[in-house]
Amino acid sequence: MSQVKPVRKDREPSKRPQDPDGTRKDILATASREFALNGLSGARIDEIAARTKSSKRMIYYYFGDKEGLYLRALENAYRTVREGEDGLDTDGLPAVEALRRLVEFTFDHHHEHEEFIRMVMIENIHHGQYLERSDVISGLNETAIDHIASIYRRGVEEGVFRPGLDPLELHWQVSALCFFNVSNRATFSRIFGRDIGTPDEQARLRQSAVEMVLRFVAAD
Amino acid sequence: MSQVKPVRKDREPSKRPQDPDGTRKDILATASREFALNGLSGARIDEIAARTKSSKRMIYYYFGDKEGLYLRALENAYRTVREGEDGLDTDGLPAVEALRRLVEFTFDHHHEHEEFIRMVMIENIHHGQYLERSDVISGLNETAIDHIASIYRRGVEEGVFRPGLDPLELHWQVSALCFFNVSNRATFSRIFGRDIGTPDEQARLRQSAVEMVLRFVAAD
DNA sequence: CATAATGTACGAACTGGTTAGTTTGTCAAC
DNA sequence: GTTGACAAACTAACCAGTTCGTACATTATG
Repeated sequence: MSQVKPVRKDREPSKRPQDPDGTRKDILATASREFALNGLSGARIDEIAARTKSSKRMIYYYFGDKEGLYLRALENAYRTVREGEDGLDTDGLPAVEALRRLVEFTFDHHHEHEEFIRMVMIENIHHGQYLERSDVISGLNETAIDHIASIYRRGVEEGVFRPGLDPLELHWQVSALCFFNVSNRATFSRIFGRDIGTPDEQARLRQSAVEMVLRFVAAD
Repeated sequence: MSQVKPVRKDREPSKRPQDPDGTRKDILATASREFALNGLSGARIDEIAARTKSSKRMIYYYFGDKEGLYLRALENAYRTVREGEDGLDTDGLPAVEALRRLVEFTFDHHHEHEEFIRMVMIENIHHGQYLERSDVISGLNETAIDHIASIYRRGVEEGVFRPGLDPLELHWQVSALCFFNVSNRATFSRIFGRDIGTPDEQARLRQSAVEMVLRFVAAD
């Protein structure tokens, strides 16, 4: 946690035989991949260590134990995704357009961050017990609600959205459509014998998700 | 696989010191619970055995290995849930009412079968590879589409639904809303600091899901 | 009696975690 | 500017408990 670094010329930071920051990041990145792929119990510390430029000892040196490493990987996933969400800007757009963009963006964003989706799935399998233990993630997600809430409010003022809806619920619905699309692709495609992961199908599902949300909030 | 049973008076089938059918079912039920709770890699054969009236030896006797047991548990989950879906009857209802009932039923059904939801989540973490290996499940789910397809067709004929929609996509949307509600409850509630599992919240979300689907298919 | 069903005990491989020690960087004192 | 002391970064080998699976023996059933 000591981010206080003395004067330090960082030319060639990776060439140094000792590179704590790089090692930590390398371990975290590798662990994130492995946990997302195999789950908490499925991932193997030895396997993670082997895929790292570093060693198993270093994992314990920096992260304490397996659960500590998993927690950091989870936080890492949330942070990465939330940061990416800042890329969305709907200011100045009419509410309908803004909401459309929000849904499209969420749909694409989830689609592009399968690793994150898998981490959330895994965390839900664990009843969210590690998320609860994290004081990093809590504050990270309030802005997500703020954004959709402000769009909704604007839409009501414009008279294009019906009043009385709950922004959190709205967020829930958008999330449901976009999350499920990634999380359940495997079983859904297999059971109904139709690959919904193709660009064609995805474009259609995306369009439907947008329509669904817009029709839901539309003023009569 | 030998379901061929000779003439067999089944008075007191559980009192007999040897009860193959009962043992098998007992193991399967226990394993289903454990796998749904801990995942494939998280579940422990010894733990399953201990919770069984039987022994570890019997697990291997009947199911071969851990993966074999998991596969049967997965099939068992799908079978149970699909059988439960037969409880829905929308014949004779107007299309709008029928669809409303279908969504409500799906919502409640998923809500009541968390173990099934968890098994599907777990299976998706495994990219649906075990589902693929199963020849039992494939045929099981076609009826689900038939039902919603026939309701939709009726609605179009009645002039209350707009034409051109894809029943499979419709099923996808209903599933998304109802599945996510159970699968992501833990993380969603924790992140936004509001328990969406209470009867009150659930009633609201259910109502919204219905509205969302109905508004989506409604003729203009 | 042949076969199906079950109980007991065990082992080989794996896995999370540690012990014990080495190397590298920093910086103050000489 | 060399040295020496100390902390941070890192390595290799190892350990103890776990976990899946099995060998072998025994009992029930038809």
